[in-house]
Amino acid sequence: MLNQEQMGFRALADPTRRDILQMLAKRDMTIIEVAENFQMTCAAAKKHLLILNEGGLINVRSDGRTKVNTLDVDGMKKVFSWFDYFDTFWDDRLSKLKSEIEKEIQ
Amino acid sequence: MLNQEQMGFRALADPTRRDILQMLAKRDMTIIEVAENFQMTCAAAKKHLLILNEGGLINVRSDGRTKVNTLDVDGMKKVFSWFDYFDTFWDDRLSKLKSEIEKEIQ
DNA sequence: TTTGTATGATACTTTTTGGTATCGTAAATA
DNA sequence: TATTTACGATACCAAAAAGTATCATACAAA
Repeated sequence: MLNQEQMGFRALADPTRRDILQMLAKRDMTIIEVAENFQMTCAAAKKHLLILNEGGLINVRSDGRTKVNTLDVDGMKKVFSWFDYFDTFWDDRLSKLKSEIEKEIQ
Repeated sequence: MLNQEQMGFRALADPTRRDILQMLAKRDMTIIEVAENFQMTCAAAKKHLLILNEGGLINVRSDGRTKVNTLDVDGMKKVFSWFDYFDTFWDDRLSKLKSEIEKEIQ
């Protein structure tokens, strides 16, 4: 299988999956809830959730007999951090301050 | 045609195109240089550059009889900013400081 | 057993990717 | 001026990947 970064970007390429991530940012959801919210079959929702899971962007946790899909913050952060490479282009001042703040926090 | 955000994410879904962007962050390149660097035909490179352009991630400028591909910083920033939605998950303190800094700069 | 929840297995279509081949154009040069 | 060359754009084709839809299966709980 391909590496995690690639799978993450691949997962983000689909607008439905990006929307699912934004909903999961608000609240955890079962596959049924995802399917209803996006008016698709359970099987279709399953595929999207599987791709998001393979990309490390969500996690699945068992809650009784149901399974709950949650945002994987670390996974999201990893994809997000690819953009760090371009930091110097965006705003040197902000970038430097950000680095300082990050150092301070760690 | 699809919206710019979607085209941007679509462009980022391919690892070769992400590598091209990182090279363009270092220096502007002609299509020939891109093709050589990634050991592909000119036609294949052209396709990647076209998709990057449609995603608003690069610009093309004429320099004499050659065409130079350059990073579109604003376009990159727009895709990047999709992740702002999740800011609160990453680090509340950093997020707040970042917002303050951004306000200060504007 | 029936129902709600979740997963697996296909089958089919569309999109993406990269190749070859060809064509156009502007600049250099014989 | 006529020809050659460098740079790049386009058309067409094949293979691979991804998306979509449907049907079958598993399994716990009421």
